[in-house]
Amino acid sequence: MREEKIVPRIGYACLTVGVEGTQFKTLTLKNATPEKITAIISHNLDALEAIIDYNGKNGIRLFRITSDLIPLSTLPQNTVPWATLFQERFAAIGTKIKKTNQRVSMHPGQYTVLNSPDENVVGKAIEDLEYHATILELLGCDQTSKIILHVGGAYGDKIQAMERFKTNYLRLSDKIKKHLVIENDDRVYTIEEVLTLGEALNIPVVYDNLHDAVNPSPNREEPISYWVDRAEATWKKADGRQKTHYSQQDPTKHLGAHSATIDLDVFMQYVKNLGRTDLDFMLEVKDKNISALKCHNAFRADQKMIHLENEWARYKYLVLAKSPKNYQLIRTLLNDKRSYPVELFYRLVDEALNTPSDFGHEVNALEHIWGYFKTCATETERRRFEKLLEEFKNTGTSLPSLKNHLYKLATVHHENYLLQAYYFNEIR
DNA sequence: TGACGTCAAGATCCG
DNA sequence: CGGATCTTGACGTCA
Repeated sequence: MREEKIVPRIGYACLTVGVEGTQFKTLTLKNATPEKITAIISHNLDALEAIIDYNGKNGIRLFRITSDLIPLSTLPQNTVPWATLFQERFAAIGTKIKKTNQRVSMHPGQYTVLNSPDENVVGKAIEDLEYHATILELLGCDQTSKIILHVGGAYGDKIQAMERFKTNYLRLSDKIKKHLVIENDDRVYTIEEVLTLGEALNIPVVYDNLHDAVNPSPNREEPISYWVDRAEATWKKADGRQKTHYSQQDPTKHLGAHSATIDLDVFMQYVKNLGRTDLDFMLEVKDKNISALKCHNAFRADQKMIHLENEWARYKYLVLAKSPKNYQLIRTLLNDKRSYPVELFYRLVDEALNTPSDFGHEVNALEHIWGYFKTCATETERRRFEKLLEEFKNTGTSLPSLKNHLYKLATVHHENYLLQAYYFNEIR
């Protein structure tokens, strides 16, 4: 029997880009009523289920669930007994997660601080961790589903602050401890310090590459693989495979800011340098599932042209609107159905997307898409398209209105091929 | 007191 | 009304 190729799982955090029905809703305190809270939870569970469905369909096996699933989750103003009220919805979604073999996690933000000297802050942090653990329990997740936490503040005395983390960790319920893992952050706790804590407390450690680049331990010479391997040793069998965070610096933003998309060449070189593929990568990137699919396709076990063709279906009009040259190059590239030119494919796609907008190319793409409706559109639909197109040609504005119009046409006329296009991401 | 990070809600203005 | 463009919220730490 042939041995199964070990491939990394690659996931994304909280939200999708360009997937219908996956938008979460929030609520401000001053508008909070039990009715509104209940309605939003119900809506958000539908959105979560839509994301889980999307992941299942697209081979994504790693996903972080948003902490905003329940609005105002730990505030006294939220009096809705949501855990019992939505028990069955959670269980149903949990069943889907298990059936599609997804590993889900959660990640309280920088404001959940377990090592604060302020007991009030610690109390709220524990409550927040209980909330996160409750979500995972309701979904029926096992110990391989993790809650990723930062160590917290330094308060002028890091050694003492780390001791306080240990003391407060021991106060946590088993329900939390079962899922809790710790991660290096980009301002205070380096990977070396987090490993010290993790090794002392027997807590798995998540290595975050960008945090490490921004906040490295002083005078170190070890390669990244050293820290990743040392973190690997903190993962027990029951915790599942080692999980890491991966992101790239946005060159236009401040140090530590996540990039718009993942540069696949850079990511592949990173993995190559690690010398391992038996680990999970949670991507932290603006374009979310789009980059996750890109990286997943690069490492997936079944490297078949069909996966690139599916991607091409989503990207093609966006590419056409930017670079007809790359559009043609990609079409040719995908001709050989036995090949799998994944790196070149995404290089050409991303190169096109990074090309400055060209008016003529935008019009070309618009007319190309209009071709779907030429024969089936009503007279009103045709007039509106022509009016907006004229306006765009004359003034350069109303491109979003045009896209909106075309997207609505695609909905009305059931052009499912168009509905999935990344071309419509900004207006969906 | 504002920056930090995050994303949707809410406000406001335009045509 | 659709659409564009701010501003606010909810959290804790640190300069």
